[in-house]
Amino acid sequence: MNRSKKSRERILETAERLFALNGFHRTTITQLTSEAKVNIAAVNYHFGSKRVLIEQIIERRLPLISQRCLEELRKIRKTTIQECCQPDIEDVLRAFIEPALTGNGTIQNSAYFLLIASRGFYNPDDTIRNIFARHVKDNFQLCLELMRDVLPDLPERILLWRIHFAIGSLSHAMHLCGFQLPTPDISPPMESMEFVVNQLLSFVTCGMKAPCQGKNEMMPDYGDPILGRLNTMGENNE
Amino acid sequence: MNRSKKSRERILETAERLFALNGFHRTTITQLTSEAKVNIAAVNYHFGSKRVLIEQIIERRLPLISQRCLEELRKIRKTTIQECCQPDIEDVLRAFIEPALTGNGTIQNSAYFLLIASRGFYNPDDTIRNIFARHVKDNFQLCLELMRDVLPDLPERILLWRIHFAIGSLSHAMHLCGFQLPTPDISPPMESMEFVVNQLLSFVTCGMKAPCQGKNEMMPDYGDPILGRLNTMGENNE
DNA sequence: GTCTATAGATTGATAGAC
DNA sequence: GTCTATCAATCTATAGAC
Repeated sequence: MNRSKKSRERILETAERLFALNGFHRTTITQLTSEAKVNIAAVNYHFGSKRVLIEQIIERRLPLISQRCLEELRKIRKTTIQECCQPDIEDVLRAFIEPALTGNGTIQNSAYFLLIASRGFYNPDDTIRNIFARHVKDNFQLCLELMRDVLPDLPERILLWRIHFAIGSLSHAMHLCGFQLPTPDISPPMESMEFVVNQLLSFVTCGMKAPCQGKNEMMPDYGDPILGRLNTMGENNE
Repeated sequence: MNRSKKSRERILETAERLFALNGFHRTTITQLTSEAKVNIAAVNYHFGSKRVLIEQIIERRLPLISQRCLEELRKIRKTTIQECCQPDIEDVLRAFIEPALTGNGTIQNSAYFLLIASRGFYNPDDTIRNIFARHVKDNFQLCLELMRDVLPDLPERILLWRIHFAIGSLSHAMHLCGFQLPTPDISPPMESMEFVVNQLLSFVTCGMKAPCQGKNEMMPDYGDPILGRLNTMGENNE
């Protein structure tokens, strides 16, 4: 009983590390069980399949982050409603960003998970991408709602894109802060997480407050979108 | 001779699409040659191996973008030297960002390649990540150099991180503008590329100009980095 | 250059003894 | 729960006829 708990736990720890460093596909059950020092059949015994293990690796960390984020955002909303004031942009962004980088306050984020999560939205596998989307959805909506209050004159679609630009900066920062995959010549210097959070907040707060060109001549209409969207595609099965 | 050119070309086109939609690993030679309507042995005949094909797919597009970017940045540097003035931040960022989204002026970017390139820095495979790093390196350095001129008071490490935040926004925008992998509930509305470029530029320009907290009490020293860096790791071979 | 057929390696998963 | 042994599927790559 104790042994088995340990075995399952060793699989999770090793899988998180290998998935972060080598990706889901390049990590094999053989390599994983070998490094975790468990039997090669243990993954299927404890999790049923490799795919379920992948989902578990994401599901055991992501809720900690997204829930903390949601709490912070709700706190802000509550305060602004009670005191009948507008939220501060940086506070909203901090609530959205800080848990993703540092953890939920008590449990610190695994540096390996930062790597995994930074790739969350870019995974070509629909199933995996949707896990991240599902957990981020409510935070995104609430963040959007609060931002609307602060920036009432900003057209909705511009606001949406700006939040996505911020998410892009955040993802990139998570990748750089994760147990690093060095990228020659362009990797920034290592910094404390506090430094990164503060600098990222300065950056995206100013970006979010950028003057909207729409008010004068440039904005009115950019014409129809030129890019198509693909709504259905490929298989999701491994 | 004509036939063979066509065959090779069909492989490249199909590979770009499948690699973008399903990723490098989930795309098999069998699926690729089948959809490209070439013989299953054609990939190895024309390219030698799947890995070489992957590299070719990146190498045939990326130089177009990075070279255009470098030209634009050099134009700006030349002008500022000749006229003894400072470059405009937005101009520098536009030179860095616009080719990545829209192409090199004559050849428009493939929407599929936008997807592939948006994942460039986040690929766990060192070899692939380094191809992107190699092509971006000079642009990055020149962009950094020009930025230093405009923002001489900004500490180097902050400048470096800000450029990375901008790269993060750009990568995310490229992903969203690529032939889209929809992410439920949070995908922004489709927009023209002109719209996205302008909005992204507003965002990152303001982010780059953010006031530096360092001048007063917050900046002095954040202490030692808390995160380790992994300099060597895993196998690169497929 | 194209094609068929197949080699050779690796993978995820499982049956069944302990 | 753990382990060995093995299966069945899949993949890349190639040899050799045309």
